Amino acid sequence: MREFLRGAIDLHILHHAAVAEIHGAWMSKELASHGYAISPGTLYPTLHRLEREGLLTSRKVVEEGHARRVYRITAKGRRALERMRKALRELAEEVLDG
Amino acid sequence: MREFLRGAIDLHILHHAAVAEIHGAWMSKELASHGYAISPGTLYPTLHRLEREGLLTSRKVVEEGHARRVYRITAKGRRALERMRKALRELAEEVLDG
DNA sequence: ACGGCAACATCGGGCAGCGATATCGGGTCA
DNA sequence: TGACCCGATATCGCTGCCCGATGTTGCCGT
Repeated sequence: MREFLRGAIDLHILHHAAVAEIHGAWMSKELASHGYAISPGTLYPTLHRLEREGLLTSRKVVEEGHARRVYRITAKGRRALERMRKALRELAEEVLDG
Repeated sequence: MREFLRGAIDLHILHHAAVAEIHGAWMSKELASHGYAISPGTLYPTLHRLEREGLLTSRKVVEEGHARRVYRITAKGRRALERMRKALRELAEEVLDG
């Protein structure tokens, strides 16, 4: 169960980064509100990995009185996101309803 | 991407085990036909883990001239499956369409 | 009984998730 | 400006999983 949710974290992150810029603490709250209890020790290395893989880019900014690293999705990231969405649709079709 | 599919393997296995008894080699082919390239070194330990966690039970049988270990889902497994399906539905609703 | 084959099991290396902890950096107040 | 606070980010050590490759089991036909 835990395993299933974990795999969805990349998808979740890319999905939100495709809508607007995100930063770690916000993403943490967003995931928590959907029942994904993810620790900082998982979230930040995950963001680093996605950037290393070229799916996200980041820059440091100051917002609301705090130094934040904000992430934006890349073209490659959008392509990966579409592949994940396709896989999710197929999984849902097979495992749900039908 | 690879990560996303990985997390779905437990779900896939439980789904099929809820429909009928399954065995390792069949499950391997079933997953492969859906684009999930899973190695024996992953599949068998996964089956063992699911049994250890009480989601599956197994017994050895002889079918079609081969000694096989066939798996059946447990009541606990069905409950876990329903939780995963619920999580999948919620994930699909958030990440797809909307 | 023995060789062949399908299915199952295991091993070691490497990497990722995790909680706990440390560090960074801007704001504030004096 | 310097001392301090606190949110945000980064890191560390441990554990457990994934994986390809290899080993083992057990049924079969001859």
